[in-house]
Amino acid sequence: MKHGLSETCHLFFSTLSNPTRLAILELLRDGPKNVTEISESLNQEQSMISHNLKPLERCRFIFSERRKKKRFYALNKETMESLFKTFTYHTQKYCPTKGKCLTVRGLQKQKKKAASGPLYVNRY
Amino acid sequence: MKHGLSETCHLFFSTLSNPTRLAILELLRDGPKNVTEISESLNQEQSMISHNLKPLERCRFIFSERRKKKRFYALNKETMESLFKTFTYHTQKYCPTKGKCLTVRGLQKQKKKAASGPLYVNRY
DNA sequence: CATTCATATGAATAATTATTCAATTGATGT
DNA sequence: ACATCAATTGAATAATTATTCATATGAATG
Repeated sequence: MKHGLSETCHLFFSTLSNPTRLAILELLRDGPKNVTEISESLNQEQSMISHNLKPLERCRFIFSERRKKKRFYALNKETMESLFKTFTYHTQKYCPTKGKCLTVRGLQKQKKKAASGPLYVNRY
Repeated sequence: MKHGLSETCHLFFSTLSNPTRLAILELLRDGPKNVTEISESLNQEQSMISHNLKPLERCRFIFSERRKKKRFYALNKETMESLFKTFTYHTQKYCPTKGKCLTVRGLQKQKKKAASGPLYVNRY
């Protein structure tokens, strides 16, 4: 399926939907690191890190710069902190059970408890 | 690989990294719709829509409510608009070429053009 | 309570995406 | 130009995720 907006949007989010890449992003919050450092910190093959850095840079979630033999990668803080902020807020509100999202069944129970307010008013 | 934060984070973003689900979310910006309406609007099988609605609801990107025989789905506007805002801002800044992200090669050219400022200062 | 409309589910298959391993490229210092 | 360190690439395989189709459930109404 091809949907106008969805295409770029899909690239954006699919780049974020991978544990390795998320771990890299999380790690880079501490500051720029080169490939070997990332690879060692995350205990992953260096080539795998390289493979995953590429889409991150392509989407500009990270920036890179060569310093002598090493290439350092740095977080795009503005975008990433904004995303993490939204994520954290959302999670705390809707996934209160230790970061695990509720099951749909769980949702429905909770919905009943919450009594019936007006329709489609997202109760934040 | 299992990384603390990354786990929930991965569920969050992977739920968003699918063209069908993004199309659903986009559609629901116009207001609540039932499954058949969504299915018809997007020209997709009803069962596929159902399958995709589930993870969206599980992550609480949408809410649902039964109305007689129909079940209506509504966007979690707070979270989604916040994400779309970040996405749009980021895209306009970094993916100026009609929504297509730049290639890494493209990035490097642009980097050279931009002259060499101080390291790791994300130039917004 | 049988029928119809609306949605959900499960399981098989198809499609996409990740990971690994081997080889290559690139930069630097001698 | 060679040796070394650092990172990237490509292609094969593995793993994950999406889609389809057939069937089941669920709610409302005559």
